[in-house]
Amino acid sequence: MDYTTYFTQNTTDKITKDLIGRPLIFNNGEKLGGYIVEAEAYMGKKDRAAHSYAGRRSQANEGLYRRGGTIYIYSQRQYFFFDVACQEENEPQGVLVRAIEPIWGIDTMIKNRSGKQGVLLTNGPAKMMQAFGIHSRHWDLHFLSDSPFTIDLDDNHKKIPQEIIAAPRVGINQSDPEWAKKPLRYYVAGNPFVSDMKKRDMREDHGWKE
DNA sequence: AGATGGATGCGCT
DNA sequence: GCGCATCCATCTA
Repeated sequence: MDYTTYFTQNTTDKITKDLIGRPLIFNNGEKLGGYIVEAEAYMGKKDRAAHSYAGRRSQANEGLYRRGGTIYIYSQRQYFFFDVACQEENEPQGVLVRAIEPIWGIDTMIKNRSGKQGVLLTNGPAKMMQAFGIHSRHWDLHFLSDSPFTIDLDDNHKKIPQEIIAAPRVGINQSDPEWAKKPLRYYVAGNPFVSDMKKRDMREDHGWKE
């Protein structure tokens, strides 16, 4: 399936859930990446927690307004976040990829993270971008297929979780409890690379089937 | 192992 | 000035 179809033919929360277990690759000379284990949906103008809430639009969040499959890289403090716009142009919804289980180019990612390894390598949205060596918004507004980023949509390459948990999103404004509580964060139950996963909740098999 | 709070830069009001 | 879609060192166990 092509990116446009994939990122427009379903509701954003369902797309987010479906991304769990798919490979995310950043290949800018060397293949880096792993399986998506955690992601959050942002539901657009009506979503109090979304950058596009109430139709807010500026150079900083323009990516959300582009067609589904467009990369939206947002910076906050010294950190960078990787999102993909969902739905048609001017319907500013998107997915935030929060964590991957590292598989490809692990040695390079450890170097990019100044020696940090194990779960600390990629168990958070800004950590993942550091692992890829990304320290700018350079790829913001690029379409996925015109960038070094690949999200593998081949079902044969997708890892299947034993269980996907839906929970409230992390670190968002609580002033609207209705939206703050919505279970729009999806993650692989028991996977050690999910942000803030408790040691006692981790599973030996990382929560994958087989 | 788990919880806490300071560091930190930039877009927006 | 303010308010963050965070990270990590440090503190109590």
